[in-house]
Amino acid sequence: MSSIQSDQMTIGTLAKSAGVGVETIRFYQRKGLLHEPARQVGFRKYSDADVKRIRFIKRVQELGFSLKDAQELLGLQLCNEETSPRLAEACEDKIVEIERKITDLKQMIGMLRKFSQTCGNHGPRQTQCSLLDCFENNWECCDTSREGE
Amino acid sequence: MSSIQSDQMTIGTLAKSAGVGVETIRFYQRKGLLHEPARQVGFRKYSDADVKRIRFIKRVQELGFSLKDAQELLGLQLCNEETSPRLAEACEDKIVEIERKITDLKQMIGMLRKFSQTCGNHGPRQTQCSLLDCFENNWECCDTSREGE
DNA sequence: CTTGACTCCGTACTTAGGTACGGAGTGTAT
DNA sequence: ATACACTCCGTACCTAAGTACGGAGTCAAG
Repeated sequence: MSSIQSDQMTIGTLAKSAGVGVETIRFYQRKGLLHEPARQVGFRKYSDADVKRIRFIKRVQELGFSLKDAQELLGLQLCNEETSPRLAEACEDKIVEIERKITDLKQMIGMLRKFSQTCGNHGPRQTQCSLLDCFENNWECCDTSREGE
Repeated sequence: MSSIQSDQMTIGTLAKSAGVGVETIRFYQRKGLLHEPARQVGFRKYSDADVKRIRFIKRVQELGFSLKDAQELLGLQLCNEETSPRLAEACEDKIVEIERKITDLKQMIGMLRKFSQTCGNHGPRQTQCSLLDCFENNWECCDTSREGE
């Protein structure tokens, strides 16, 4: 009769397991990122699957995507020979999006490295420069060879 | 250089040049990302340097950083032998942050690729799966290995 | 000199992604 | 059996990053 399902947890337990607040879960529910779970005497009952779902959402978010994106990613399903092309397309779109992001970030690293390496590596001269200045100087920060302009 | 009249532009011209709205510029000023410029009969007067500054902010933002981050990056300056280490350190922090982001994004691409490649590539069986399911199945989506090809 | 575009300012509104509040009902340990 | 923690719900509030509004002043062309 009291077959205690270990994956019957309340919202508070879920929140703790998933590392978010109770209100966040309710919020995700309102947004449709989480389904409304079964109730037991009015209380929401969750399973381990919900923990995983929330963690997944958080992971996607960490990667710089919105909740809407997360929802999209979670929605990628129903794969068979018919739907597969559409799914692959959706994946490809996301991949392209992410690749563009990576390219940009790499460029930024290049900037920063150049800046920190050239800055200060010159004579006892006091030079005032900034990332912005360097950006405008083709990332030749505090260029010592260009003094007479 | 200081007598060039052509870089005396109004807020509307600056907005157009930098590709943002007039209100955005006022907003950046309130936030301290842009200095309050000199006035001419009450009207703000900007120079090309402001265009560059805004573009830089927008670029940094595109890379997934906040305005606060942008401000930080713009603040990296004053390089000489004394301050250089601190600056290099700040750069290194940003670089590490970006590199972590890139690693994560690459992982995400791996996930997506695996998902889109394995999904649908199996017999006429109708399989229901999702990115989340695959995530939980070590990214072996719609696992085909147990089907006997 | 009038018209229309542009600028000024403060304030209010918007979207995303939550957080907090408050007065109920409920579950459980002592 | 009574504290006390937990849950319910709707609503209000918060930060970030703008966007819009509205009445007033200013400028340049016709």
